[in-house]
This record gives sequence, C-alpha cells and structure tokens, in this order.
Amino acid sequence: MSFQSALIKWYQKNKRDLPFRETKDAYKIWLSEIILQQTRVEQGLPYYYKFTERYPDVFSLARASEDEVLKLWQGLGYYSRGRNLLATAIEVAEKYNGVFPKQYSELLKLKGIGPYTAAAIASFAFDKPVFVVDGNVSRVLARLFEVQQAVNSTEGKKLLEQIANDCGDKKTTGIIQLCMMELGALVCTPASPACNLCPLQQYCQAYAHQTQKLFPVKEQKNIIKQRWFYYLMLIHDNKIYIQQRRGNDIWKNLYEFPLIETKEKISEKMLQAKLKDMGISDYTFSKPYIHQLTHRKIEAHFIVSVLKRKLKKTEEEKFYKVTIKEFQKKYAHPRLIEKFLTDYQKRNQ
DNA sequence: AAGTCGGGGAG
DNA sequence: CTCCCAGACTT
Repeated sequence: MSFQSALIKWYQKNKRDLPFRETKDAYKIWLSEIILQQTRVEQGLPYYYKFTERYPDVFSLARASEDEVLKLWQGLGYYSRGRNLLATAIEVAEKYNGVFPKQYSELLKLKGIGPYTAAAIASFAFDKPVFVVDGNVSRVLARLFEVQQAVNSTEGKKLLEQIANDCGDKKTTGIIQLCMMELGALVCTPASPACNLCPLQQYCQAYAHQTQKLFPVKEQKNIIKQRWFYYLMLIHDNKIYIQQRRGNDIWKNLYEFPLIETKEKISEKMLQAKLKDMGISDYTFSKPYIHQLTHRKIEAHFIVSVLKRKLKKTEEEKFYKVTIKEFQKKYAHPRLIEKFLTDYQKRNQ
C-alpha cells in the first residue's frame, strides 16, 4: 500500500467535522481560509460562525463598514486580514458580480489572497489540481523525507513544493492536500508528534531515525523588540477620549486611548512632566500590562485621570468622546486595552 | 530577502 | 518563558 492510500484511509476515519469542509460555496471557503491564516482552527472557528451568520454572502459583507468588520474581527489578530476581507468582498461584488474567479492566477490578484489561499480556494471550491505547502504540510513532508533545507528559506520552500507535487496526481491532489494538513494538525504536531497513531509511520524517515525533533529545519531566531505604551484614560463628563490608530503599524485602524509611546521605559516623574503640559495633574498610574507577542513585547501603563474640564481645543479635536460601554461595544480595540478595562471595571464596581 | 503584523494554546 | 498556527504584505 502506498503512503497516499494509507493517508486517505486515516483521514476518512479521523478527520474533524468542520463547517467549511461541508460546502462548495467559494465565499465561505474564502472566508474560512482568510480567518485561518496563521490561526488554529479552534481559535478561528467561532469567528467563522460569527461572520457567516452576520454576512451570509459576499454582497452582505460588501455592504458592511470597515469599523463593523474590524469589530467582529476583534481578538483574532492580524487585522489587515479584516481590512482586506472587506476590500475583496467589495471587489468581488462589484467587479465579478459576486462570483469568485475560478483561476488561481485571478484569485491571486485579490487583496489578502496569496499563494496558499488562492490555491486553497481553487482546490477546495473549484476542484483544481493545485497543491500548496502550508505550515502543517511542510512539517509532515520535512519529517517524512528528512528535508535538510530550512522550510522557511526560498530553497526549502521550492523543494517542498516539488516534493508535494510528486505526492499526488491530478485526481488526488485535493484530497492529499487535506489529509496532510489534517495529519499535521492532529498527529504530526510540532512539539511531540503522536507517531504511534500515525498512518505514515512506516514511511517516515524521521521516525525510522527518531529524528522527529530535528525536523522541520528552520532558520533565524526571533528577535523580540520592546515597545513602551503609556495610555491615557481621560474621563470627562462620564466619557473617555479615544482615537483611531493610523499608519502602517500594529492594530492599524483599531481604536485606542490617547497614547504616549516612548523609545525607552520612562519613570513616572518624566511622564508627570509630559502630562503637566497637557494640563493633567491628578491621576493614577496602573501596574505594567505586559503584552507578549511573538516578535514584540509591549509594556503598557494606563494613566487614569478624571478631568475637571475639557482638554484644550487643539487637543480636544484630535479625539472622539464616548462612554466606556460604547467603546467596548462598538469600537474595535486591542486585547491589551480590553484586559485593562476588565480590571478597571472590576475595581470600580 | 528580511521585517512586520496578533492572539492563544501547548510544552 | 518559547514556539507555532489552513500566510500575506511592505520595505
């Protein structure tokens, strides 16, 4: 028996029931693929349900505002996916009459759709024989064949794609693709693969040599850069000041409190001077909130001040004013801020 | 080719 | 803590 048939057999018995596998609707498949980029199925699934319920088709999504989409996307991260989601929905609705293009090359032109997602849609929705190597597949293949090249190098990616394409013919590509992804997610996991449950055990070179931990090979270590955020929760008239983040930076287009970002950690005294310039004298200084990401560590403090009067006109115009409840309910904001607000409300109830 | 974009879960 | 996930875009 070939490893392909062993794999397919395993898949049919062990696959998870996932809603986006039960449909051929290109819209829903596209939506699921965008949500699942760099995101575990368990984490993305609630968002898939929310989005398909609120926006059952591409036209309803195309009618939404970006604020609305980002609010629904809140908590999932990589918010450019949410922005591109809307942009592409509008383009498909207007330029393509609401029908997703079937060709890989056409799909690739749409915002937020790269090589993986274009192939996934072409394969899953339109049964095209295209194979793509995602994180799961690269791990399975790297172990199966003890691939020495780094999976995140140009050379390694090329090689893996060749290997992958040799794994199936035109008829079996789609199913083999799904099988390998599922195997990577359920059995051939990064840290401690369940080789005893693996249908490919007898075909696996890494298993034969007990070198599972050495594969896949990766290059480059992560350098974690630090940032320091001082958020001002300024309360006036029972409302707080907020602004929308602009520029190509983390949390683009999400909402936040007025922010003082510094290149180094600064003392409370240094901050005091800055605040005094803004006319803020009476305030409390929160504990540090450490927001740890893969390549960023953000240390945030929250300065809470109840203002006796408005900010200066020039400052006042920079911000929106809303109640805390409105902010939480209607304005997409980072997890970090939501965490602070939860603590804040617990203390003040 | 390298840097950047989030958040959560596993180990 | 560190690493990784149904990757894509910018520089």
